[in-house]
Amino acid sequence: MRSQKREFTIGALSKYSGVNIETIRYYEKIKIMPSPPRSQGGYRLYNESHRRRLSFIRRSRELGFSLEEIRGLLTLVDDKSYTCAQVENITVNHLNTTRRKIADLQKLEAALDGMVSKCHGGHVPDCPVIDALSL
Amino acid sequence: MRSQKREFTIGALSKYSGVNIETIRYYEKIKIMPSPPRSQGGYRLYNESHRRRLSFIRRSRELGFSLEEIRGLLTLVDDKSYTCAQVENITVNHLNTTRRKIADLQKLEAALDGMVSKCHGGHVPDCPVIDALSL
DNA sequence: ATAAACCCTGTAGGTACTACAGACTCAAGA
DNA sequence: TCTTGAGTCTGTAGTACCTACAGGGTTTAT
Repeated sequence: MRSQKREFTIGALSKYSGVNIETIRYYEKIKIMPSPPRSQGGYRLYNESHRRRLSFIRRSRELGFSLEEIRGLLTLVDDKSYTCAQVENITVNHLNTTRRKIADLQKLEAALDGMVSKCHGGHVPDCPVIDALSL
Repeated sequence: MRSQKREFTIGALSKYSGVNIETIRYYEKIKIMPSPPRSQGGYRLYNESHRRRLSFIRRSRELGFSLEEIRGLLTLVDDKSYTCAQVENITVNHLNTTRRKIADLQKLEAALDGMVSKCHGGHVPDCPVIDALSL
């Protein structure tokens, strides 16, 4: 059977994927998305496989993967030679980074909370927050 | 009594404050640090009040304040007209942002953790993480 | 006097986009 | 068929917060 080739423009792809038009062009420029075929007038024409790839990228970004990490994942997928273990490796690394960020932010939260709780809210230039920041 | 004016170069200021030389010059360019006097040969000459200001900036950055937030705090301090309530306002805002970031990251952590826990670590191209990302 | 260590300016690069300007294309209605 | 409006094109510059040069001049110690 012949593959259906419904094509759509960048605006439609943007709507389907939830990725900004400018961002899609940017992804093409940095070669994380392929250059799609063009219409006679030069419009980019995308298909369902572009949509899937872009959704993959978007979802990965939402999960905080950097574009370089995503490039790594996509290379594995493109090669079709990836093993689950390779993907796990990238993901576990990212999970560890995420956990470190959480721990750091929780320290910040405690410090800020401590400073604010000392606030007397007065209207005079005398503030424990400034003192804490001034060292 | 006459004020002691021990002066030091940018390299010394960098060491005292823990802020990179290039970063100090950058802070001057964006007017968050003042242009200090210069030696005859054109070297920047700093004093103790510069050091305190830079330490304030550094500590605020460590606590995740943006340079714009810091600019706001410094303006208040420079005016000497600040009230504790104004400073508290900026800080509480920042605390709320921090808490939102923590909550977001914890969601990511849960999602990533869920994906990784499904990993069978196999050597075949069949991976629950890729599936999860592919939607 | 000379060498080493320091400093100067200005520009470009990094991350991940976003926002234009000015021109062109496409689809639909009159 | 012509026109209008929405959509798209390229290329450049801007955002935050720095970092890293190149190619010079200055200061200090020997």
